[in-house]
Amino acid sequence: MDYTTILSALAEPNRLQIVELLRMGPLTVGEIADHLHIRQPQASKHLRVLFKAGMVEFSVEANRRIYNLRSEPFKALDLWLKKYRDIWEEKFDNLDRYLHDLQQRENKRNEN
Amino acid sequence: MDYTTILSALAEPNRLQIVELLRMGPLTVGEIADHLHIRQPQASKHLRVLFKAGMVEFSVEANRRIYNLRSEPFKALDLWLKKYRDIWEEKFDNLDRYLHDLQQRENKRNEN
DNA sequence: CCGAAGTATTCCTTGACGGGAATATTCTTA
DNA sequence: TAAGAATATTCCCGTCAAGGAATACTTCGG
Repeated sequence: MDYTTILSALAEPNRLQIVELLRMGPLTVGEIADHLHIRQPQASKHLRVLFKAGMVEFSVEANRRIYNLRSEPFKALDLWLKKYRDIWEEKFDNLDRYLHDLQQRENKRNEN
Repeated sequence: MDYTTILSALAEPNRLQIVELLRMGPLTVGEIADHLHIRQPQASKHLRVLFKAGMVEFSVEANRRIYNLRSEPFKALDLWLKKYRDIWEEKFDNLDRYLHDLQQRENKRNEN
């Protein structure tokens, strides 16, 4: 499961809201549809996308399905984000990076 | 700038790769196009999307534009992700959440 | 066994998005 | 000032995703 799958699953506003909702605890399809003020089929479709992205799981309770968040995608996102920590913690701030790169560029020019 | 803007900017494979590239340091449009084996106009378009999402900035160097990552969106993503730490650190694992919710549901049923 | 509740699936339509190609813009240099 | 390099923009086209509406499927209660 690659990152773009997870990211595009989350990029849709309704699906992002579904994930936010499920953060509070498991919910059925109908409950989700109600909270988001969308129709049941749309809720099912969005949940299908989230499921295929590995972001939710569900358990069958009679004729209801109780959806729940899965932890793996969040771990994965956090792992990916960690690679950028040097940048957003500004150990190297953007000016540093820019100046350093300018120097690189200058060196390369002098080689020719 | 909301989360879905950032997420959909990252959801496109080429744009995700651009971000990964810029993690190593600033690059010009042409360099980015070369690395990704895409044509210059497409690189420009993707950079435009990333720019409007606040993910990159650029400095003008003669007739070149040197693009660089911005830290804010990454901070924002990390902040958002933090809300889910209870889940992916499995302090409450999914089974716990499920059982707890089942109890809730049971209580609600008995009220009627 | 029948009807109703809860959910999934299908079909259709529309809008947004990405790539290709051509062109416009800006800056440098000779 | 003309040519060329680097980049942005526009137009066209094909594809895909999301919503609406209708329908199928499953399970429970009477």
